[in-house]
Parts: sequence; C-alpha cells; structure tokens
Amino acid sequence: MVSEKYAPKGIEGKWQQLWAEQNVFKADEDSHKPKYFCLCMFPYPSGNIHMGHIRNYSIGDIIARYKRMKGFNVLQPIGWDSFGLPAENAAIQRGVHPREWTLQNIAQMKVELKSMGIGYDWDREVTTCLPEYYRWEQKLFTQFFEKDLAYKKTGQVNWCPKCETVLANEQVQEGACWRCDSPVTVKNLSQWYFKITAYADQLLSGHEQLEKKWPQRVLDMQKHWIGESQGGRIQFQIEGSSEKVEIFTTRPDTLFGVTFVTIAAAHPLAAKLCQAPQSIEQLEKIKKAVALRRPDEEIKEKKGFFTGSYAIHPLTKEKIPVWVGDFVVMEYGTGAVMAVPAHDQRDFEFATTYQLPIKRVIIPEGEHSSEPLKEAYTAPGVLVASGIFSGQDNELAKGAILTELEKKKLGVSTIQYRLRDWGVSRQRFWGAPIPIVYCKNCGTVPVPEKDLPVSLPMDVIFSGKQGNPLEHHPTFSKTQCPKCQKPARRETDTMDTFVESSWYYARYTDPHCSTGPFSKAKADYWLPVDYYVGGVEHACMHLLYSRFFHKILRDWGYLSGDEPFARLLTQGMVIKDGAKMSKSKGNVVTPGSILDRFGADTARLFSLFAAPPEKDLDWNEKGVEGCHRFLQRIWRLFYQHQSSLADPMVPESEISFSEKCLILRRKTHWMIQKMTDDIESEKFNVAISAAMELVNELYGALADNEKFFSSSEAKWTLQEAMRSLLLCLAPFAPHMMEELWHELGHRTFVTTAEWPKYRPELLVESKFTLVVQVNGKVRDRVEMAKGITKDDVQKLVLAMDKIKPFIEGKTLRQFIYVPEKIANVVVG
RNA sequence: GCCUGGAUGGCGGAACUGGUAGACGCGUUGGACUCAAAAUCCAAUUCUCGCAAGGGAGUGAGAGUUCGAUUCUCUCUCCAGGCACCA
Repeated sequence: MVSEKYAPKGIEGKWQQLWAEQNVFKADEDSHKPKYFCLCMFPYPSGNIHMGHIRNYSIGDIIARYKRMKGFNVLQPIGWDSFGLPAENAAIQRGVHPREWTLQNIAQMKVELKSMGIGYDWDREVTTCLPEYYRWEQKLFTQFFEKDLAYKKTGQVNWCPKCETVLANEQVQEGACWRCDSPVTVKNLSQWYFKITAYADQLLSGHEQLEKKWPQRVLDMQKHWIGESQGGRIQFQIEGSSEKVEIFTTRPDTLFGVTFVTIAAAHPLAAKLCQAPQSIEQLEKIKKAVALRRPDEEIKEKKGFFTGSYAIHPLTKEKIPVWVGDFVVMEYGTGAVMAVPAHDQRDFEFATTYQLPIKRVIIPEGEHSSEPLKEAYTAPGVLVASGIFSGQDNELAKGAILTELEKKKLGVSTIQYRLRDWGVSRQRFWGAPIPIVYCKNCGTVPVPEKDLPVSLPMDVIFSGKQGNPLEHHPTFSKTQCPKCQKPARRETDTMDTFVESSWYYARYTDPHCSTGPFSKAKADYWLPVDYYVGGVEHACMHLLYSRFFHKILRDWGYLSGDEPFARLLTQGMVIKDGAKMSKSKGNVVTPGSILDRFGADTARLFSLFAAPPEKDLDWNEKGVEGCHRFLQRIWRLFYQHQSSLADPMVPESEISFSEKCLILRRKTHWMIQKMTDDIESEKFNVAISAAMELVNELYGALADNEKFFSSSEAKWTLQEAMRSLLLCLAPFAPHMMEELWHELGHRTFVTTAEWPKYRPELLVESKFTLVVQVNGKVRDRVEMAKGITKDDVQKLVLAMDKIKPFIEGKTLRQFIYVPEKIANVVVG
C-alpha cells in the first residue's frame, strides 16, 4: 500500500541502498549489449556540492538512465579533480596539509553526491591527487620528454616581490597581489612546455567528425583559438652583420611595398640592436607596456623607435630601417613583421605617426590612381612597382613571390597558428611533481618508470611566501642521477592541473590498472566517451588539451580512435537573481537545504525543467515548489486509484474504448513520442512538460466525473497512462518512480526496465484546425477533415462569415494553402 | 580590445524545414471545498482600446527579403562566457 503523503526522505534512501546492493550501476566489459560511456566533467573537491554540480550530474544521469532503459551497457563514473590552488591556500591559512584537506572534502562531497541518487559505478572512482593516479601521468610526462614533445623555455609569470612567489592570474587583482597588495611584476622563469602546436593541424581537422555532434559554438571558439593563417616566413639580412631577422606574413604579395621592419621589444634581436643607453631605456619602456596588456588588445596610439640598424630587402636589396614597435608581440609568428603601410592599417598608422614612407604596390584593376592614401588599401587588385611581378593579380602573386623566395632560400611558405605551446610548469606544491632530475654530468634526465611515482612529501611548511614549498623541503630536491648515480637536483615544479583532466576519462575505463595508465583492451571497449557534459567555459582549454592528449595516446599506442568525446553538451551556469551564485553576493542556495525540504527527485526535476540545459538556469524557490507539486500530483493520482491500478489487466483486444478514453490514450502515446524525441534532442525541459500535460489531462477527466476511472476501459486507460508515465519519468525522478513501480506489482527495478514504445496508429486524427489568414493576418480558425483539396478549402474559406468583410470589393490576388495548416487569402 | 554566444508576457521558458507567438511551470485574479485557514481541485491570465461584439500593437532597437519572419539578410544596443597560472 502506498502512503497517502509523498515523503521523499524514506523512499530515496531505501532505493539508493537497493541499487547499490544489487550493483545496478556496475559496468563491466562482458555484456552482449552495445556500450555507452556517459561522462560529466569531474568536480574539484572544494568542500561542498553546489547547484552547478546538481545540474551537471542530473543532466548526465538522465542520459545514462535513458540509455540504460534503451538497452545499452552504460558506464557512468565519477572522480575528483583534486590537485589545485584552493587546497594550497587552505594549507597556508589553516596549517592543514593539502592532502588532508582535499581527502576530507572528497569524503564530505561523496555523501552529498550519493544522496542525489546519480547512477554512478562507485567502484571506478578516480582521485587525481593520489600517487596511483599521478604516477601514470608522470610516466606520460617522461614519454613527452623522450619524444621531444616536452621542452623547456623561458616563460613569463606574475611575480609578487614581497611574497617572493609566483601568482596565478586569479591572484592578481588590478595589477596587485591579492594577499599583500604589492604591485605585481613580470618575471622570466625557465618552464616546461608541451608541444601542442605540433598537433594544431590535427586538432583542426578533427573537427570534421565532431560536426553536428558538438555545439557549433564550441567548434567555432576552438577554431579561432587555434587560428590557422596561411602565409610565409621571409628572411631579412641585417646590414653589416651576420644577424638575420625572420618575419611572418600572410601578405607576401605586398613584399615590394615594405618600407620598414618592426620587431617586438621582447625579440632577441632588439636587445642586440639597442646598445645605446637611450635605446635601452626606450626598449625597457615598451617591454613593460606590452607585458601588462593582453596580446590582442587594440592600442590607441602605436609607439616605437628606430633601432639605428637596417635590414636588406630580400629581393630589391634596398635598405629597410628596423624599428621596435609595441604592437608586435613575441607570442605570435616570429615576433617580427615586415611593415607595408600602404596595405596594412596598423603599419599605416605607425608610418603616419613617425613619418615613414608609404609605398603603394596594389591598385584596383583598371585604375591608375596615384593619389596619396588616406588609409591602408586592403582590397584585392593588381601589383604595381613590384619588379617582375607587376601586373599580376595580388592573390596569385602571393604564391609566385613565395616560390621565388624559396628558390633563393630566403623564405618559405608556412602555416602559422595562433595557438601557443602549453606551459605546464607550476611553482606550486599541490600538483603532480614533474619527474625530471638535473645532473651536472648527464643533463636533464627523466625519472625511470621503476622509480615512479615521485611522491609529494607530507612534512611541508606552507608559508605562502618564498615560492614553492618543495624548493625548501630538506630532502625532496636532493636525489641521485638515475643514469650516473651521482648527486643531482630534482625538478620542484609540478604540473598544471589541466594535465590530470586531460586523460582521466580514459583512466575510468580501467581505474585500478597498476601496470600502466589503463589497459588498451578496456580503453578500446569503452572509448570514445559517447556523451560528455560540462560547462562551456572549458571550450578552449580543457576540451582542447584532452583532444591533444587523446591523439598523443593514440600515436603512442595506448588507445585507438582519433577523438575522446563523440558528443558534447555544454551546460549553462546556475544563477540566482540574475547573478552567479557566490558567497560574496550572499545568494548561495545549498543543495542540502533543497534535499531536506523536497528530496533529490524534486531537485533533479527542477534543475532539468527550469531551463534548457545549454542555457543559464535561474534558481527560483517557487519553481522548485512547482516541480514538487507535480510529483505530488502523480503520487495522489496513484494513491487515489490504487485499487484500479492493482486490478489485473485484460487483453487490449477485449476492450472497446470510448472516445474519451481514446483521447486519453492518444495523449499517453503522444507523451511517449514527445519524451523520446525531446530526450534524444536534449530538450529535457520540454520533455518534462509533456509528462505534465498528460497528468493535467488525467486530472481533467476526473474534474468532469469523479468516478471516471471506475469503468473497466477507463481503468485500462489509466493503467496504461500511469505505467508509461512511471517509465518516462524514471530517469528524471528515479526514486519515486521506483517506489510506484514496485507498488504496481513489479519485482524488478524501473531503472532497468525497457523504455516504452509509442503506437503511431493511436496518434492519428481525422480532423485538423485550419488557420485562415487575410493578407497574412489571422482572421479565423476552422475544423476540417484531413485530405481536403486546395480548391475545396478555397471555396469554403472565401464563403466564411468572418472572412467576407475583409475581401469584399477587393481583388483576389493569390490563395495560399499549406496543407492541414494554413490558408492565406491575398487581396489588394 | 579580441573570439564566441544570447535577448520572446509580471518571471523561467515553448514554437517542426519561413506558416496559429506565448505549450509547460511560477506568480496573480476569481471560483469550489472549509466554521476558518492551509492544502487541494477548477477557471482566467501578452499589452492596449471597448459594456460587448470586435479592433489595434506585439518576440532587444532599426531597416530589408516574403503572401506570411521569433525563425533568413544587414546595421546597432545591451548582457553573458573565454582570453592561455581558477578549475
């Protein structure tokens, strides 16, 4: 017997326990069913589950549960992205070791997460801060090193001179240190990089198979982030020196219009050319200004100075002055550009400011203009004053000029990417140690696999000052060279936390593997991830790094396939009162309070109903109540008709259904169709509304006649409706549906039941409503029999009482009929 | 600044390939039940003019294409996410 009141508390715990006892969510590889790997981006264990998590994991669980009911062998794992800054901050502030703080948070969040009833295979839990995980990451790092895909170069970091420590961008607030408020400076440090640019072309071409399966906006963002430009690298000899300057240009066709060369202040050549005290001063000024702004920020007034040196034009051999300019950045191309003021707006502005010559080499076809330019001419045209290339179309000249330069070994045709190599060094404690040893004799030596993991020590002092605590640890950095056994220094930098999240999805396929990151057989069975859910803020970094890792792991034989995530859903944020939930705004709603008051089913239902998944969701208490009410309405319907629902069903063929029951049955099958389609197309909010409509319809039948469901045909109709409703809502509110399913007499889980099928023949209607318009404005609606011809419709429409006044005395110009939808009378 | 999205009633949102704008939920109003309240059930609810019948306007703003535009094109405004050391 069902209790009168819907009391989620008792129900939810009970079913969660039963699911766990019977291993409902345990995934294994020896199933005859097709596999389905459903994954949500794993959480950072900050301490508490927040509404964003609830939403993320509810979305993932809908898919996982739906696919299970559709007959798939589903894997849905969970883990912890548990290295990172907050743990280290907690260590500084509270004197607790980051490991302890993190593991405590995990334990707490696990309890909260479990109370949501998400169908995780908890046996596959992965925690990235534990040595059994990061030892394999360290192994991969040594492979990056050996295959020349990890290298060291100088990189810039934010530096607080007072704390003597490196600051993350987040820790720099308006140019000052977040802890001591001192002005932040830029410091050059030797850092480790992964050569992601070597895979730039594959990361771009891989988009082909993600088309239509990933949101277009994510593909667009990645495409621009990678930023492919076709062009050439051209060498300019420095006059009276053996030095050369190599420039990158997308406009080799304008080579004859070069009137100066501009190099970045950070370019190695700049320091060499600027020896005079005055030049050095100017150079330092520009360096500082460039370091403090974003690379692509527009500069109102471009600044620069002449270095005093000249370059030799590769084809004309003219003398070209070399300038330093603040609009040239070292991060892109070669850090040097050939300036063509006549055909590039930035160069034009610079030339105007410093009164440098402007030489026009492209004119529109058929023109002979010699008027001075008011702005750069960037449209297509024909080359002039360009030696043997004069008269050529400028697009064709691009290739021709590069070919000429290639012949003379002064240039080469290339593709330049905006994407930069991935800096993975962090001067922090709470990360996976980079497994490298520096030996005076042997140089840079990777730690051999037998010595891995390089573990983080427990006896560490966190002062928040003087940089990475690992550097000051008494023994960590003191080691022996793995090659010559002589005393050597261990690398104290740790890895960017994005490295852990770049391969965790693959670890889930074999989470306890102790002979490698994972076994190939298991990875090949489960990968790719069929459905990946997470925030859109990861579009360019995490999602690009993971794709890079996947291709690396493929090339090294760890797994097969080109892409890690076959389908992607980027969900929006949870906001409250129009703003992101945050402690400082005081608008945080904790999941705990919602679970206490309404239960997990309501929380899950609301987070899917209130907004489409990809949009931001405004948390609204009243809306939560509405969803709770909806569940109560189902419960009450069930409670009030328990005896009817318990009656054994006679075969459908023995019943003749009244018109009213047929309408209800149509609604039931309409709901199944609608929910199936809407879940497939990720419109969960609309799917839920279909279930609400069916419930409304059932209540409507009772409003006309309290005893409506007492006839045998109506009982049959109600049973069909309720059974369908429980099945369709099982992924959304699994605990309650499980309870009612059990009450219907089932002794197996609704969670593992088969997803219902709708019957198309029950959806067919004989009539339709025709919308009648005059000149595109709706004037009337009328019921018509299906299959009516256009001529018959026209006759009927023109004779309609509400239509006549609008067409009287006017000429019929057109009669448009969209079958079974609309008729538009066009008069004039 | 650059890249990428978004904007629909009082609110969250719906609308198939260009074809009834506002499904569903919240809120509000009215009714039923009740001694009363809560809960529940039913009904109405884009704005505006009108006693009504009915008319007019309407999907961020402005233009355009079309018999017909929330949907397609152009221009603009505002908001959000990302910008490489938050994850």
